Amino acid sequence: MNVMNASPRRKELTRLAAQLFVQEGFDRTTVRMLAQEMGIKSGSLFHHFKDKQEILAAVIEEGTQNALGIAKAALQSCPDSAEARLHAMARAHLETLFADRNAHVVALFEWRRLDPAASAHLSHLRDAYEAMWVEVIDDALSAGLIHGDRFLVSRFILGALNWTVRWYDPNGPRTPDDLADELVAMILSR
Amino acid sequence: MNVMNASPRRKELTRLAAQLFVQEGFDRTTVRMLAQEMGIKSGSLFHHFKDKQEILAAVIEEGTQNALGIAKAALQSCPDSAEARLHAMARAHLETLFADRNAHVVALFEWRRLDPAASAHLSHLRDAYEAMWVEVIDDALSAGLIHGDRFLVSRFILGALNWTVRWYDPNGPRTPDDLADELVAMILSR
DNA sequence: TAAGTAACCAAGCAAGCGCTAGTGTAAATG
DNA sequence: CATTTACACTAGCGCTTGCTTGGTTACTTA
Repeated sequence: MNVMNASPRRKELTRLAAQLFVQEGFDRTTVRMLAQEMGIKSGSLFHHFKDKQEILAAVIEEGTQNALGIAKAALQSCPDSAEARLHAMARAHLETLFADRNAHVVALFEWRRLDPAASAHLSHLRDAYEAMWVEVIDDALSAGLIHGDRFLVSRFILGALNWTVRWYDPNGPRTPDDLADELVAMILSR
Repeated sequence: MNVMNASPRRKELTRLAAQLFVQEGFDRTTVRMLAQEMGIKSGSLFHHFKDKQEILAAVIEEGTQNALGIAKAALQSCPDSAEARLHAMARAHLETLFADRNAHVVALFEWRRLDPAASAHLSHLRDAYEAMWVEVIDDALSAGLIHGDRFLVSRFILGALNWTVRWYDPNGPRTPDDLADELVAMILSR
């Protein structure tokens, strides 16, 4: 049953599940579809995951852990100014959003399908990530880079960033970094 | 079967359906749940709607029509300056978003559940609405109120606005108009 | 008063769902 | 060499799903 393991096999299955969840939505994705995509029979699936819920939780956990890691790394290796940190966070957010697009789309739009236990566990991860944002935005406000209510400003920024998964085309002319720079430029008080 | 009618009864049923679709998600909402909420038996449901798909289409059409109406009215009864029009559109967007919150949440997050025929029909309505936004934003850019790429700017603004349905609490201290004003203030080049 | 129509219901079908039970097998481990 | 572990299989149970059928009731209109 492999409670909480992270074997390479399970990681690969999680990646495939994320793709299907995005294509079809969690509810419409059947265990038979998942199994077929993985090249096994539906019964075998339950050797790797306790139930369908656990697959969803694994997908979301994977994405959120990556987001945390990338954001931390970005803040550590960037100049120590409020403006540089704001830029770094925006870039990191879009970087992970499109590097692990499937997992993040699932996390953003299928979160409510999590059962209460899994939701509680994953909420802590999510809160840790958002706390990093709040800190960076507070610094930007104190430095006079941006103005407004700290709560509203952070919601607007995260909204604009998260919504990009609905329209951004990675094969288009723009890179995620272009988007980040443009957004930051838009909100800076000049 | 009532193809394309809009009897008061059907309107009320559509409103109830929107509520359930938001609470449970379209896929998890069964025709039996819908019927119970409406105070009828599941078989009776199919007297009013051809199938479950048609209920979803009715919900989304209702919301989008309202958005169009409110935006048009707002632009007509507002001073003829680029800044006033930008304000008016942002306010109108949030006004309809929370006046018909259920319908709009369904439109935003369950759109992909529409079958191709319904999706094609409703896309026209949606395009008409977005065209109004593009015009207002172009004017704001020309007037030098905001700067940046017209495509990106409009995506960011709509993203920030649409994302409000994920966190805004109508019982809190802020009105939708407060949000609109704060967002516009944030992006204006001063 | 007869006809028409909108609204509803009880019953149930065919298909599909998540998941379980039990078994086989090859590789790793003592 | 014996045992455990990891992974896969087949078969199907018990239940829910969207939707249909065949009919009744209540109201409106001619």
